[in-house]
Amino acid sequence: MAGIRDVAKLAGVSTATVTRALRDEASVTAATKAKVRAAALRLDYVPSAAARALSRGRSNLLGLFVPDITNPFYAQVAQGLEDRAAEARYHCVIASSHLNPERERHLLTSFQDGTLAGLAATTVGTDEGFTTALGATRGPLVLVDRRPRGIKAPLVRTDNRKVTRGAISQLFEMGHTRIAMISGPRDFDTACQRLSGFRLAYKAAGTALPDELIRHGHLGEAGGYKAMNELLELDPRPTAVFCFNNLVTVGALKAIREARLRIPVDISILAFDDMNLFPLVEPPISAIDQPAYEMGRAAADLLLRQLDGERGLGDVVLPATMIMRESLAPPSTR
Amino acid sequence: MAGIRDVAKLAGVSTATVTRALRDEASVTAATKAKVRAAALRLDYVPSAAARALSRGRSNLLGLFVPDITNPFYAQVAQGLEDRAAEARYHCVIASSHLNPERERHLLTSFQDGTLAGLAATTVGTDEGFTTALGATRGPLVLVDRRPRGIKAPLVRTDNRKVTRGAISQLFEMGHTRIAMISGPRDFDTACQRLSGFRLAYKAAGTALPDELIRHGHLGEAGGYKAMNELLELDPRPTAVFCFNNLVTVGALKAIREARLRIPVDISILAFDDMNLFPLVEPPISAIDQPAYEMGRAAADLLLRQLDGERGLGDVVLPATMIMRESLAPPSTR
DNA sequence: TTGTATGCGTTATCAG
DNA sequence: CTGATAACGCATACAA
Repeated sequence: MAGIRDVAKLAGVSTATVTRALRDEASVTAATKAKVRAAALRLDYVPSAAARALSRGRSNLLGLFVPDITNPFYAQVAQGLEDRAAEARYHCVIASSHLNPERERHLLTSFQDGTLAGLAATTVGTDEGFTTALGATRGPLVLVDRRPRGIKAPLVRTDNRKVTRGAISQLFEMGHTRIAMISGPRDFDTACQRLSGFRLAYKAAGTALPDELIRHGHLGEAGGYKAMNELLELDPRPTAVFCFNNLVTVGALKAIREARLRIPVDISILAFDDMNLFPLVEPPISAIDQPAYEMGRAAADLLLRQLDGERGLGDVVLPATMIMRESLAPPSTR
Repeated sequence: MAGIRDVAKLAGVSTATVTRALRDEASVTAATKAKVRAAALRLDYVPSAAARALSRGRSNLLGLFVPDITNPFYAQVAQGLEDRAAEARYHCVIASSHLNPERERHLLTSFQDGTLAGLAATTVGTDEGFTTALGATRGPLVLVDRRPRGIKAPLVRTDNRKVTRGAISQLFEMGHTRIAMISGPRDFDTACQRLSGFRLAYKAAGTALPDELIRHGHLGEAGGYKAMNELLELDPRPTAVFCFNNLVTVGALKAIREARLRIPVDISILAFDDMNLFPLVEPPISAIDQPAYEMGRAAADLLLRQLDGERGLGDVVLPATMIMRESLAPPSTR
């Protein structure tokens, strides 16, 4: 395991010069660089990450904190973050909390040791211990998708309200008047925003929105399944349902299938977040697609710029787009 | 940013004792531990990861190398690895190469700086530069899913051949005699093993296997789409198709849909690797399910044990299981 | 443009 | 059981 001193000796220069030459600094002669590189190559020299991190005061690792890496949405965010990070020679540490606030807090505190140069996070916790842990993060912090209460950091998100409003308005135009929503936890700002867009569409249509059509606090497949079953018991049944996110949609679809209802004849379905199998489901599911990959890239970018000393960065709002497939149709008149 | 010396001073002990107390070593008095802990807590002391890594000679980071983190199979592997790693207070660095051998090699070499204490990898590269890079890995190495030629390290895999043979035999029992396979790259040992199981089933059925029924070298959605289109042009058409992996299946399904063929009436489909939307596709897709999460855990476990000094660890073979859904049926007789 | 010397914050060795 | 101190391997300020 050759060290910098070995390289220096072989190249006939000082260790300082080795560092500079290998970083390709302008202040080093081309000739010297060549010598050093040759020596480094011959000795298979690779600078120690730990030593460098200690000496420079920060690592070349970016953290990504997500509720569930198994959810394709977050996996795409991860890929985007990683790609952008790689361009700046950073690597990514990914931590997935399984939607478990306790685990999340634990993970978060375990990263206060400077392992990470910066952190991009989508979190689910809301209690104070969690907020403290998030705030105590060393180095820059960027929020992805949603902002926990009381945390001040740049956020990368989509315009939830606007896109939802537009999509739901389309449902009204199709003739639906009884549109339900399976919404997420009340303290998720994303849930609030999507709900707000939903209400706006109702308002624009001049239709009253009965409370029973909104089911709060659902997350994951299980949540979607449960909520949909509740909605199916309503009388009259909603003619269309808007699902908070991809996994909620999957659960909802399973409930509908079990109830042997047909989409879109008996009920129309609109998902938030696309999935690559949605086109293959029977019928193909319409969805509001968030640019997950780009969100990841944007988050990395924000982190990198802060690491470069930039201050006062604002939120990044990316466009979400409606993808029309066959799960949406006018309500059947019977 | 309190350091270990501050804690030592406040607690009235030496830095060595602080280290020992905080690691809860048996050689330290309960009273001393209490003093040290109190001091550390009061100063918000968190040991520096970089300093520790430098001093101890290795980090607490495990690497995971995958072709595509966006593929749910690998995301589950990642989750398993991470969960197991967390139990031993390790974190995970995940690198996804987009199936790009060059990027893969680049990533690999960038990890020779000791960032990682160990590496779990599923790779796609085959050239020499790549093999060298993988072999030059610092610290323990574990292979997941498949083993590149010439690399010697413990492998976590499923019994591809056996499970494939069993599944294909079931198709023969249903009455199929013209079963095709969309296989992966010839130099993937997984492809070889699944193909071998496939041939075995043919042999057991006493049926000759025409070359045209095997399409080699396909990967990803695009590969599956292309291969399936080729198969559909065959005359007579195969009555059943076995797809190498999850994404290949997705591509194949799209081709079938475009051709307006019905599953399983016109053609039966069997996938390798399950996906959480397969039950919702019309019809629900039968699949051979690999325990991805468990594979990730096993990989982490193998890594951790090597880090603990264990040697001579062997391969881990986990069972894959056939999940019968509705995409498989006897061939229609017309 | 290059060299010297010191610091980075722990951990581990070796006494006591 | 605890303390003093030497690594760990690189980067940087300061000199030259």
